[in-house]
Amino acid sequence: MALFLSRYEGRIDRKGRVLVPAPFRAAVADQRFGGVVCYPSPVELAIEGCDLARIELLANSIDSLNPFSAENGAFATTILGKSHQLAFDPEGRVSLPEALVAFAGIAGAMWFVGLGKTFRIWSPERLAAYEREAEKLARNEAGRLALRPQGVAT
Amino acid sequence: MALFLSRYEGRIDRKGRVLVPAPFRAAVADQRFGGVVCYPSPVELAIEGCDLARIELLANSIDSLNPFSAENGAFATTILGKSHQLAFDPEGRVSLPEALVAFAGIAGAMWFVGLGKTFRIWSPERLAAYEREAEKLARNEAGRLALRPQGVAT
DNA sequence: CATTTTTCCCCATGATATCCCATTTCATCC
DNA sequence: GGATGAAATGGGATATCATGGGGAAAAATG
Repeated sequence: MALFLSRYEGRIDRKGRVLVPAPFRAAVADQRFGGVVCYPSPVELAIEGCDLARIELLANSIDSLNPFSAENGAFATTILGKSHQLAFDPEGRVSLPEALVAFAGIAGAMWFVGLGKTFRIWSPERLAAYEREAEKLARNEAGRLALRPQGVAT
Repeated sequence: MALFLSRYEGRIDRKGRVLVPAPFRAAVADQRFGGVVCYPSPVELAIEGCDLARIELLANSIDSLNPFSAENGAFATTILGKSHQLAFDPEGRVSLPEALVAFAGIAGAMWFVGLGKTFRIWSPERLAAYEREAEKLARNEAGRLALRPQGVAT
C-alpha cells in the first residue's frame, strides 16, 4: 500500500485541474488504478485521499459487518458514497469534484499533507489553524504511541 | 467483485429508461452479465443494486442456512424473489420495474449512491432525510470500524 | 392467426471531460 | 555558471458520455 509523506502546495487551474505532487503520484504508481480516491474527511474540514487498495480494504471491512445492518449503511453512505475515484491525466493532474472543494473551503491554493497511508488536502487557512492544535496534542500524547511490528502486511 | 463509489443523479426519461452512471457501468463491465441486479432494500425505502456475482454469493449464503428454516424462506422471498436482472441497452440504460420505483417513492429524479459492494437508488427527499441520521450514526460508531486485512478475498 | 402493445436496437445531436502538445519553470549535474 | 532533463502549466483538439426519438422485432392479447 502507498506511503504519503511530506507536504506540497497545490493550485486549481482555470479548467478545474489540480496537479498531484509527483511524490504522491509515485507512491501509487505501481497500482492497478493510476490515480487516487478522495472523500470528505469524517473528522476535519479537509479532503482526505488514499489509494484504491485502501478503499477496497475499507469496503471489505464494512461489508464484513452484517451486510444489511444500519452501521453498514451509515458508514458506506457517508464515506464510500462520497468518495471519488480520481484518475490522473497524462500530466498527473486530477479534477477535484466541486463538492469536495466546497467542503474543504478551498479557493485556488491548497496544501497536500502526507499522513502515511492517507493524505489530506487543506485550505491554507484551515491547515494553519489545525496545526496549532495538532502540535499541542502530539506533544502531550507522544509518549503513548507504540510502534507495533506488523504481522499481516497490507 | 465490482466496487461502487460516489454518487450520481439519475432521471427517468419519458420512455421509462434510466441511464446508469458510467462509473457504475464500468464497475460491472468485466462480468459475465452486462448489467446489474436490483431489489428492494430490506432495511431502507430505497432500491438496492449490485452485480450478479454478489447475488450469487447471497444465494449461496442463504442456501447454507437450514434449507427449510423460516429465515431461509424469508430472505429468499424478500430479496431473491424481488430481484430483477436489469440488462443495459447499448447506451447504458435500464428500465426500472414499476414495483421498485414505487417502493422507493421515485418520481422522475433519483440518486445513485455507491456503497462499495452494492449501491442504492434513492428518491432525493428520502436520501436527504436518511443522510442526516446516517452521519450521526457514523460519527458515533466510527471508532468501532477497524480496517481488517482480508483473509478471503471476493 | 391477426392485431396491438411493448421492448429493444439504432442513430443523431449537444455537452463535457480527456487527451495531446507546446511552452515554461525548476532542480541537478557537469 | 551554463547545460540538461524532469516536472509543471496552459490551451486547442478530440473522444466519450448523456439525451431524445424513430422504427423494427418480439411478446402479449383477443
